[in-house]
Amino acid sequence: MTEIAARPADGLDPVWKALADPTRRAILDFLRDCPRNTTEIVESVPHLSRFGVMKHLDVLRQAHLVHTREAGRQRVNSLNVVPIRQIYERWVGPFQELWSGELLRIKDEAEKKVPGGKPGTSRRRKKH
Amino acid sequence: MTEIAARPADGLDPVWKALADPTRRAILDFLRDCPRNTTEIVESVPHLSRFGVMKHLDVLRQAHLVHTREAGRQRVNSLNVVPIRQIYERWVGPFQELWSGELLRIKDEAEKKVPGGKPGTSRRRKKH
DNA sequence: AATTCACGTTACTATATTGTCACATTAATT
DNA sequence: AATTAATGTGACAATATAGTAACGTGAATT
Repeated sequence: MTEIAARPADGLDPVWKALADPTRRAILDFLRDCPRNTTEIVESVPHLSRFGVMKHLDVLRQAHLVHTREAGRQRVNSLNVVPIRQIYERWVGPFQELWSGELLRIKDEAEKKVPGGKPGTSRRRKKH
Repeated sequence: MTEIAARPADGLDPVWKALADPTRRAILDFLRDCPRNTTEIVESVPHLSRFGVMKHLDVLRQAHLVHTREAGRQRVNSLNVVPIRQIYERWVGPFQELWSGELLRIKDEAEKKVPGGKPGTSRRRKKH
């Protein structure tokens, strides 16, 4: 059997974790417009306490999705698209070929070829 | 101030949550190859107990990332790419224009225009 | 020097997630 | 009918996550 194993060797796990929360995605959407200082971000999420937003910001920073630069007594937070790009290239991309072009048609056909059961009858498999 | 608000109105929140775990992403990768019955999936994750894998499978099913069809005494689990496609279209896509083509150049320039500070000096803003 | 404002943190609580063991169910096989 | 194999579940424990209130820090301003 092909083993999956525990491979967070990807390096992108903190990014996925960061993107899992809707508030954090909203913050990234917010920063997509232009860089913002911390207070602006905090006030843009009025349903959460200051510290709540700060912790979300920390998660985003640790995933390198947000870069923070000091500017006097303020901090300017800006979006970093690189991790999003990596997720797209390493993960979404390979799946994309399943819904674009010919491959999707082929796969649909292959799945219909396994009607009632007997797994291993007419499906391609890893050698093993 | 532009308010972000709590908007899981997206409908894709379970999908993001499901994708946040590396084991679940590995299972999806595994299913990208071809459909598998439950035991095959369980055995492909040898570092987890049966029930552990089952629960991951449940999460994937609830996010509609995996579809399960009965086949006698077995269940055939197959990948559904639609939610991944939606995430790409609704979220990754809009960010993609930040790293592809001209828009990236423009944004880089805009960020360099704010050298030492004074946020709000030369940056485009929401009206407020 | 005192005040103000932007920013961050310590301490704590509640809930969700991730995982295990042992058991139940149901279809195919002998 | 009894057995085996594939699948699913009830009860529980450990850890991670998400949140609040109140307090500390340090640069700008008066």
